[in-house]
Amino acid sequence: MSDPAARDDAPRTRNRHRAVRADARRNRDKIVEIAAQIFAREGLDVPMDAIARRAGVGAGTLYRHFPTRQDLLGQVLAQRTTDLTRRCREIEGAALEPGEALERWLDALGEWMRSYDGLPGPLREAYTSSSSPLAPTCEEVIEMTRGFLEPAQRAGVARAEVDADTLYQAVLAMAWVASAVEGAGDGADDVVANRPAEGDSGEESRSGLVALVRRGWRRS
Amino acid sequence: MSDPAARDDAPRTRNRHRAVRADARRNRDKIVEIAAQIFAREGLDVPMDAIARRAGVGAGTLYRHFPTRQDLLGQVLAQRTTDLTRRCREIEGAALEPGEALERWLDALGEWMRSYDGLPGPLREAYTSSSSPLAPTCEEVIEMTRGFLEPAQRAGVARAEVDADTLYQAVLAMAWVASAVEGAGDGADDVVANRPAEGDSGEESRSGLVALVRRGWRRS
Amino acid sequence: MSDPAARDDAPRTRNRHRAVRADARRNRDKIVEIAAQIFAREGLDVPMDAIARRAGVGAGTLYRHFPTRQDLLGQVLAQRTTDLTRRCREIEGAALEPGEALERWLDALGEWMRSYDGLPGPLREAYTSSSSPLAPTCEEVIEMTRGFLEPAQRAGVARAEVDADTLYQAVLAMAWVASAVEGAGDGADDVVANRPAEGDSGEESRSGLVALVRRGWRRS
Amino acid sequence: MSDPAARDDAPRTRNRHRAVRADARRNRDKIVEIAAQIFAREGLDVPMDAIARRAGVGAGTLYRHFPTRQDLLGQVLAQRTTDLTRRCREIEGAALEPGEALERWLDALGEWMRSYDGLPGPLREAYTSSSSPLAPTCEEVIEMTRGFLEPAQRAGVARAEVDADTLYQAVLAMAWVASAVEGAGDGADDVVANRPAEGDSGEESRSGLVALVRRGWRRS
DNA sequence: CATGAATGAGCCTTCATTCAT
DNA sequence: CATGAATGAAGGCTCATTCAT
Repeated sequence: MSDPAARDDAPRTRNRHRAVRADARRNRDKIVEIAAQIFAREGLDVPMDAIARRAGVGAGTLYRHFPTRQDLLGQVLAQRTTDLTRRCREIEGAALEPGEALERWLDALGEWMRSYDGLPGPLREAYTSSSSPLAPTCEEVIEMTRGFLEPAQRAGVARAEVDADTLYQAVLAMAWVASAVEGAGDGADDVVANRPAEGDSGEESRSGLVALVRRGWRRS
Repeated sequence: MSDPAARDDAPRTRNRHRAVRADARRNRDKIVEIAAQIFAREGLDVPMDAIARRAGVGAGTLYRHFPTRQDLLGQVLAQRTTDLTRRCREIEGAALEPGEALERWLDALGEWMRSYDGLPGPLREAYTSSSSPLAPTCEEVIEMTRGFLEPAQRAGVARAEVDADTLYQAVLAMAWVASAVEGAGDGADDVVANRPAEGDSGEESRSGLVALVRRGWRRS
Repeated sequence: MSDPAARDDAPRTRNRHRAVRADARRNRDKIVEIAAQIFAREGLDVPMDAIARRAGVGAGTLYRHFPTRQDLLGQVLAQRTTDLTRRCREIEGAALEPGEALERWLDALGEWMRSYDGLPGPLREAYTSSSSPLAPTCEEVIEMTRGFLEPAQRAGVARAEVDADTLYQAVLAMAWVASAVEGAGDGADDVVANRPAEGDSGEESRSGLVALVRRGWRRS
Repeated sequence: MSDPAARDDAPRTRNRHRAVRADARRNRDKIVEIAAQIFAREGLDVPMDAIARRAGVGAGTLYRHFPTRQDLLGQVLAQRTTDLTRRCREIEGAALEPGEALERWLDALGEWMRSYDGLPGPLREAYTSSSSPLAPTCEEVIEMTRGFLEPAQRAGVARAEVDADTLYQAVLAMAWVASAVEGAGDGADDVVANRPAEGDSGEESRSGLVALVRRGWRRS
């Protein structure tokens, strides 16, 4: 949500010339708000018309603000990402051991990627086209990931040859499988869930993604 | 009201299951062949009509043989899977060290999953449906995977807590990312490619998936 | 940043419910007009596409205005029903004897039901659905029928135990047979036509439906 | 059923040259039998393929025996009509008063017309095209109707101006409405059911179809 | 004769996007 | 700027009927 404080400065600008902009602004906000709801409830695969209709605007208005579906998703996702950013700060502020912090972050990241049904797809596309409206958000998120990965690597608890991009993609991949297998298979869940694997004895043993990047989990 | 005596007078009926008619066979084969080509060249997202047309048959014929798109894909994939099976035999016959064999198998598996653009999706769905026309093939492939995983585990070179299903899903996930990122050629490819990560020094060091299941790859 | 006060500054927004756009109106009218023509000439069993094409609009436009075939028919019929309503007023205004009025009304009703080839079918379905787009029209028509039946009953010239619904269904049924037998021109037509049966001698003798509801038609 | 006696002459002709015919015969019988079942269970609106398949024959065989859907229906109906014929004999044999007999016959007739969902339609068509495969059956049935109507007319309990054709069509029409309204409206049921109408006082009072043809039901 | 494969026109419907109002 | 109507290309699927085998 951008700039909530600005909402109340209106009384001064009561005149006509401002009105148009305010309208546009309200429309835009409404669209994003409704789209977020719809995406969350029904997944990303929704006709644009439906979004426009349910937001109470014309299709033209929707397209004016968001020329492509990606643009809209980009905006919705950017907002959703504030939650992730907050979570990032939380983990950072918790003064955890780097390995533990990374682990928690990866959990949060996977969850974020499954915010909307069908999100991994666009995310994957955004990764390769830096001109995608989703790209800034993705980069931001990758950056945050780096902020957890590198300390862990410096602390020797994460494999050195893994970089943030790779890790991001791995999480994305796991989010993709998990979003369909959830409940059906538990193995995949285990892969992404970062829970200690059954049969693991040592504290350092980790299954799934963390194992991918974390050192020292070998068995004997 | 019927004539029961006449029922058994059919000594002429040699073959109960009349051989499939030659033209039907030809059409079916043609469809599968063309579909394989199209899938390979343009991905799975092709109108059924287009497949029929390019196979030189009517839409009805296509639907007669393959009532759903999945059925067609199932057949095409089953055919494509013979290559994978052959590869399986090859690796088995090569008298390799179990870890090495597993590694090669995972390579082959990942490649198979990327046979057609968009294949990971249906594969993911097939994993949970069991009634999917793709399911038999998937199970077969998982079984082969088990055949490589378990020896590796017994030899102590693969993590014990990973099972074949999980591993299959992990490869699938990686195939999914990789199929989009491929061109961009970077870490994600490395994740699925099982190539030694850059910067890896030790012989036992492995990046990506193999690292996920293989023991003893820790750095120092 | 938004301007809540601006909300009410819309003295320019005269009409809250913006009048229907002229072109939309034109298209809609055109569709209904053409559909009426086609229905009249070729019956109700016409591809929706054909209607759209001949109305000079895209299929989408047709579906926008009339999501289902029933919706379209409902509109066409509603229009056609104004004729029937007019006829209703006429009969009412003619200061006829109740029995005579009822008779004329039943004639008009039967004719209306045969406006389009295949109309009795949808009418029959609409009778039981109530959510059908045709239902309002049907109810209206039944109501009009009641308006003629009850006076006739009070006047003792119509059987007391027949109600408007039953009568409506009987006329519908007769319209259904008649619409196929018409050409063959024989008794069935007579059944619905309410003409005096051949061989009838007495003034009170009536054949067909009127006989069903009218008292006093016994022979001698 | 054509030529049931010929059925048992098979044992003598055990040789090949008869075998073919026996086959054909069995197929034909099987088709009719299965079609009757399907029609009864799912109505007349069933793909021809489905009938062939469920009868265990090829589509070609079906078409050989019954070039059109009407031909098949004609055969099925002819068989079903034996029940009706039996009922006819029963009523005739019951030594009833002519009016009572007519009434019972009309009940049986209406029931027969609703043997299969969607039957009234073809029946209506058959009425006008004497070349229809259904025509013989229809004529037969009309003839039977005449056999009840005329005595009733002679006995003065049925209106003289109604003829068998008209009556048949009226029953057909009522069967058509009733088959959809059944349960929903009771009025229509009443029309076809021939039950004494509520509020009727005299013994001779009859509602519905019988009222259409029966004399003496006038109120006062 | 039986088979059942092939045909292919036809139908319905959805939606991203443009553009007149 | 907003509106929402119009477009029209797709795509999926069915089935009566013919005909090669």
